[in-house]
Amino acid sequence: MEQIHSKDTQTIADRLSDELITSIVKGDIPSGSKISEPDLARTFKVSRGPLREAIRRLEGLHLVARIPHVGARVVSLHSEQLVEIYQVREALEGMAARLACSNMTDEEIAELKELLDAHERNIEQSEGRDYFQHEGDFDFHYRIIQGSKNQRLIELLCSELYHLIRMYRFRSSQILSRPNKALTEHRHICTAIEERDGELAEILMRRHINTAQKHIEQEFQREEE
Amino acid sequence: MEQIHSKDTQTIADRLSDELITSIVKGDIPSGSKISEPDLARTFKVSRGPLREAIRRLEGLHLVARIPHVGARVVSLHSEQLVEIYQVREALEGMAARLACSNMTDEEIAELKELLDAHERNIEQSEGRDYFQHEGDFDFHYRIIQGSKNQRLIELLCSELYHLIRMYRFRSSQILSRPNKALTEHRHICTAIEERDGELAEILMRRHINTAQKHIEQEFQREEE
DNA sequence: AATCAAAATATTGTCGACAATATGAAGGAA
DNA sequence: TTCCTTCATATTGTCGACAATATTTTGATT
Repeated sequence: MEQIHSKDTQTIADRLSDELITSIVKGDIPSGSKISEPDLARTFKVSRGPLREAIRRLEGLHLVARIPHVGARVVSLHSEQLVEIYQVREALEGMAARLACSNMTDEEIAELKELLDAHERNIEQSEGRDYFQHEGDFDFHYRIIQGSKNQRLIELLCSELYHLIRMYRFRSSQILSRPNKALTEHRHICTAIEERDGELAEILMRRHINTAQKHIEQEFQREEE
Repeated sequence: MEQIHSKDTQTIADRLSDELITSIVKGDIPSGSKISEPDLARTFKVSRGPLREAIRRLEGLHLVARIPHVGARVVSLHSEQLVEIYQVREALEGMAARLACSNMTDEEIAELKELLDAHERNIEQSEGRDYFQHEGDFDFHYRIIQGSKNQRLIELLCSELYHLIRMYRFRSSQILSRPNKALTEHRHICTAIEERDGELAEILMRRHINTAQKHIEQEFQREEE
């Protein structure tokens, strides 16, 4: 009666879909490549039954696109789609910040502030290390989303859009070109939450994400030259 | 080379999942009931392979909740979850209205106005007929979402949240208690879009949905007495 | 009678085989 | 050569059977 959350109770299909998500996000299975069922079945040493169920899940997450009788391909993110994702993200995370103002405990807010302090130290210490910046950025956003206490919102952002954004980040690694500027924006958002000013927190979060979106657009424009 | 979109090319799993969605939304398969694979396979005269793939899709749409080795149950919407959905909807449809201001063509806006005229006539004619009000409400929102031209947003609202909201509407049929008030709000939103005022359109749409949310909360409170 | 243990039953999970469809290769006509 | 048709191959879709796990029933003990 203790092993409710034990890994053993997971099915092959569930485990497989998690592994496939990781492989796709990391780029081990490259963007645009075809998902061959016989190949993957051999690689992962499973039969095609659970594999197909896993693919169905990836399809729902928009990580692969499937055409009946033809097969599934890993999606490839173009600038237009990334902009679309960021518009959705702006709306949802704005709402998350607003809700977080009502629903985060004082303790959670204190931890959020500590997190930002840690980030500041990290930036001073490891100048230009992209990895920590990315992870740090995620931590911050992740906590606010969780702080909204809206399960639907959490699921949408952390389990659905999340993968696509990470997938993009793995491809082009310098997004947050100004870590200090980002940290400042994070601090302002945190302050608004501390003051329980939902209106302001939402506006600041939306502006913060909108800035990131504009940077991405610039990045793509530069690429196309 | 003409039959790309022909129905024949659909797989059993795809067709099945559509049918199951309809059954669940309409309530033919009631909320909270267990999805028995052997039963359903008999009912729909298919084997369990495609059926399981279909269930995976429903799981992704949050229409069923699955527990490994135990089975899947149709979700049952409680007031808390409905409020969560409406908070998400407020954020997303607000963004949709904002984007629609930039991206709808003059022609599409003209059609939107015509739609509202038709609704007005319908309300005068068939006082209290809930059905038309619901469908009309959907039409209006649907067109603005489409007008955003953001595929991700469209997919999210029209193919994912959509079902859950319809599921609720089938259960309790008097949501829009004031069709005239709703129509007025629709007109204001439409005017904002006509004037290409994204800021205002978003605010009005959010307020409109927020009102609906409050009505739902009242409805549930009354139920619990 | 109530509670627990163990066997019987049913359901979910997995697999390999076959059918249906699409893709690629070979061969022939313009 | 280039294009089209036909055939061969490979992949996807579907099915029925078996294994693993959960649920129910039974019966034994207190």
